[in-house]
Amino acid sequence: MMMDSEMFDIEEPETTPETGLFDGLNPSQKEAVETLNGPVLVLAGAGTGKTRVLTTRLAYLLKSNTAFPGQILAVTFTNKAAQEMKERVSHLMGGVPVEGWWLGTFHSLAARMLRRHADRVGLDSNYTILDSDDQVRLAKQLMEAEGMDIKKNPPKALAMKISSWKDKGKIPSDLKSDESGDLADGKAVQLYATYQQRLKTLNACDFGDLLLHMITIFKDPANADILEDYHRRFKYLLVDEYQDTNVAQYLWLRLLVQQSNNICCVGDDDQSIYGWRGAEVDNILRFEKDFPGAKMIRLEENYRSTGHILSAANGVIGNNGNRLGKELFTSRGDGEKVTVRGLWDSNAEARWVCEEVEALQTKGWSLSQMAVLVRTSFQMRAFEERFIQLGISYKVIGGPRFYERQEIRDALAYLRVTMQSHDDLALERIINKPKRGLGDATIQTLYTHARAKNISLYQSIYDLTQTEELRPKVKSTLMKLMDDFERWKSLVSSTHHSELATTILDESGYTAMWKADKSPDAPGRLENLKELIASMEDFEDLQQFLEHIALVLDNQNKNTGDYITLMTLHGAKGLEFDAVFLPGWEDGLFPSQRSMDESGVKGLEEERRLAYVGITRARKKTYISYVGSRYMYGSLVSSIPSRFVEELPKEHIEIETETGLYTPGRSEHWDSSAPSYNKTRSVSARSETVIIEGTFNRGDRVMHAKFGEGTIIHIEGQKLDINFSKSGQKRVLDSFVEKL
DNA sequence: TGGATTCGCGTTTTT
DNA sequence: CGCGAATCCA
Repeated sequence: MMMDSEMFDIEEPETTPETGLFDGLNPSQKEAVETLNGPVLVLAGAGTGKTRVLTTRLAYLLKSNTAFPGQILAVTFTNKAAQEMKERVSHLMGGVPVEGWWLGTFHSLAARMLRRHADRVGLDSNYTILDSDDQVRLAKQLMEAEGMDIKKNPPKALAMKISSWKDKGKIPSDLKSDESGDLADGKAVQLYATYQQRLKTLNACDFGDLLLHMITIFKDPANADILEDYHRRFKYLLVDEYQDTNVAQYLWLRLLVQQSNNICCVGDDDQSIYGWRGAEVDNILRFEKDFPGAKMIRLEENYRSTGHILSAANGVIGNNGNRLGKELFTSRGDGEKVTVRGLWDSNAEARWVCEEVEALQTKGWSLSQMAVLVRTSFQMRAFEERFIQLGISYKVIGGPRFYERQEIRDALAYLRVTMQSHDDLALERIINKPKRGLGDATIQTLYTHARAKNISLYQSIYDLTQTEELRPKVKSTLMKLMDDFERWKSLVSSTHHSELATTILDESGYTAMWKADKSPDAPGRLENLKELIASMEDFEDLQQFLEHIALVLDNQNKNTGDYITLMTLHGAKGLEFDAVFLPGWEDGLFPSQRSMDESGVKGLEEERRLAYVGITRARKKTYISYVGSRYMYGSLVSSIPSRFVEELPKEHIEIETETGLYTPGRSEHWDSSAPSYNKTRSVSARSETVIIEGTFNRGDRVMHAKFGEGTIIHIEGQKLDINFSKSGQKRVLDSFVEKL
């Protein structure tokens, strides 16, 4: 039943105290909130108040009694985003927590569904969720069982391929065997099927399966009852960051929305930066075709950045071909131009950034409102060193996540085996941690038995301890381990889960192992274990905790103190700062050579979107820099400015470089007319490497440089076939070599 | 079995 | 260069 929406019209005085739902919304935003029926795509540019629209829309649905919380399915990409949405909607609802709606990430929602219907795909409802590390190890096991050469065929490549198939919504039977390509001796498809079979034996699922299984269930006519139930349940669907969806996620949504057709997707095609992990920009570009009758609402007024910054960003992104097209505008005035600076090397770059940071500080700007956004994490080091030197407090965001730490994964492995003893990957992880004298030989014996009988490792331990096949010492160790696990299992229902975890870690000797460890990071690891146990309190039981830990756990960054943020561009999506520094704009580093090599124009366009994301993080000031040479893997590598530097509209930037360093847009390229050089040629079994080392001119400065180290150059007669893997060397060398 | 040593390679990161 | 993994050797 629809309530009269007129009564919430902005013109009408509201009767409740929290009436400001529509206050200050511009017409497009208001339209995006109020268009409730039919498919809607809200194309929301950077800083256009997307979050506001999204939460207002949800609050509006609830307040007007158009939907109950249980009838809303809201999907985000990160748990953080889900949490934020929950809080903000509650706030709009007058501080009352909103419960009962299906809010979460694609994976958490699918996992929740799959728990209820696991039997339809042959799983128990207490299945374990494997992370990417487990996936690789499983792939490795299967390849080894096939007698394949792990060195020639990296298991990681197979695991990635399987994940990518899953992201595309493909199960083994959807694939022809020739889709294996060269991968895994052409057996990739076959191995995928085996992999799935093995997962079933282990009563386990990987991340991709969560969605894939649900799609399989929904598609099967025999399960029509299930899909109908969800159709009845969900009246309104809402998806944030739609540009980041992959095919499987799209299919899942598609199936769920069939009935109501009330889907509202919010996203920005210009901020799609996760193509490398399966996101399909095409999903958002195709929206109107996929959902006939869809309405597209553009949010183009940017409330974040000043004019020059926005125009610079618009100029860069304008070079992309595949766009839905929108041009952001601001009414905040021109502000300052974007500063572009060329420097000699990465240390000079760090020094310069810090000078500017300190200059801003003297103007009264706060460190917490500044960020350095890099393309790759190795760039961070130069900045960290300089920050420490000058005593500028900083915080690195990102890095290995909490649950990916060794000690956390070990602890979880103990819990996983306790909950679900067929979890081989978990058991293998901790079977000899702490050291129990169970080495590879023993584990191989166990695995051989397990495979032959098609049973789990745990079961196979049980079998073998009933025989005399094992050495007495090994046998008694294994029996002790089995006893331990059986005892812990019996405690699951009677003991509080955090207490049980402590017991397990103590009795297994795991805690003692770290206490005895004298390495400097051991105390930190013990701390992390404590934190893990503390975080268990938030969950009802071990089962729920393990599910969330696999999907959720995040190290909460305490937002205390005044520090500058150092992170990757990817990590910065959705954030904003007064001042943003974007170092390392060199061809090959940014745009990354690998993106371009692997994905061509598509890769380049994604890199360009990353540039766009970077520039638009700033409210008042953006600084961009590039260097002439940079240390990479121990050797100094020369580079030229990123093509993105040249794409910045001249009228919105101020460019200044070290004397003699190549400046984009100025006439002189470096002059290599009179170089002196040495060529060293070394021939090995695999390749021929030529190193060209010499002195030559760049502008008015004489440079010494070395090209070709670690790269392969074939010289045949006059023709040069240069196969470069590294950075922007190629373009430099091209012009250089011409003169040789 | 496990400590020592060499080897190989090197984006982005969420679930 | 620096780190984790594979491999070597006692």
